[in-house]
Amino acid sequence: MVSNAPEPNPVPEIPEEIAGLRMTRQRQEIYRILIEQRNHPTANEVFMRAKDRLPNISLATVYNCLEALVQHGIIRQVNFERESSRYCPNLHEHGHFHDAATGIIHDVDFKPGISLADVLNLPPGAVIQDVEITLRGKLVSQ
Amino acid sequence: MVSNAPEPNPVPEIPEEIAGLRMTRQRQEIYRILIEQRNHPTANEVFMRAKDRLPNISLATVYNCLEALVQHGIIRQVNFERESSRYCPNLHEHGHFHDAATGIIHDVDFKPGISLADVLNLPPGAVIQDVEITLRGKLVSQ
DNA sequence: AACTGTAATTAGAATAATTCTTGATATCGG
DNA sequence: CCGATATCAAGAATTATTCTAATTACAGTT
Repeated sequence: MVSNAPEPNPVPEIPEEIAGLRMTRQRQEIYRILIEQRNHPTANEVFMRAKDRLPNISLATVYNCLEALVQHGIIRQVNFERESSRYCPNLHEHGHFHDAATGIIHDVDFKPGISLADVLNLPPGAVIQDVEITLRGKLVSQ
Repeated sequence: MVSNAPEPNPVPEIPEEIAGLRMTRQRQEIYRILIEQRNHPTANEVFMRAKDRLPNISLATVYNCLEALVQHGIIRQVNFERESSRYCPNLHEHGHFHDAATGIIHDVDFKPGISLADVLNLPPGAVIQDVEITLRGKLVSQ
């Protein structure tokens, strides 16, 4: 029996503080989980994985920690059609492609040199604070 | 006292059937509400407006009708950060700019000749079925 | 090390949007 | 008109998330 789980990404030492946020044990573990396996887990999936190392952690704490990490710009919250929120440690501007067949979410980058504001007719005076690009579709063999 | 409500858009006769969907009285009214005032209402806001003409309508029916209209491609469901879904009769490819100060949602078009697939590095073989572009920010006077 | 104030965590209750269930109504084709 | 099917209505149920209140951990100070 060979494990099905994807290879975990190497996780660097997580500092005591990131972006002004004190990294408690719980926040460290949750951040580690997101870096180790970048498959856009839901809060509940993070919770289940966190219990391996923090058996007493509660789902409320997972929500609190994810919220704190999002508020401090350490991770991003990704929403897709009213499904549960998912969380993503990839901070550079990118979108998400949801493969309807597998449920897998792929990060999608802009082509080099292109920014979203360049291609949209924004209302005059619009200052963008946050962008979310979501694509739904399927992957066909070619 | 002068009314604050925006001028309603003229609504054409709504046919008995659109895109293979039988347009019952309730579906017609709900569709009319979305066309008349294109301010991206929630299901509950549609419900409140629908009661003017259909006093017995239920919120469940509003949800049923909106779902039927969405499924048949007659309107679009718009989601923003796990807030209530909003509904939009504008079918051509466009995004939404949420003004954080006012809560108003503005439709945002692509600049002429540009399509989203042109600017993204999609995974090989990706076939896009649906796109959602959401911007959050504010409008500054210039 | 004990003390104090603040922040974080926990468990469970509460909330809110949406969906589901069931029975009643309406509509369509014959 | 009659039966089949689709739609609607009311309220219960579901689910993700947030809130509340009590406990615990931590940092800085004595």
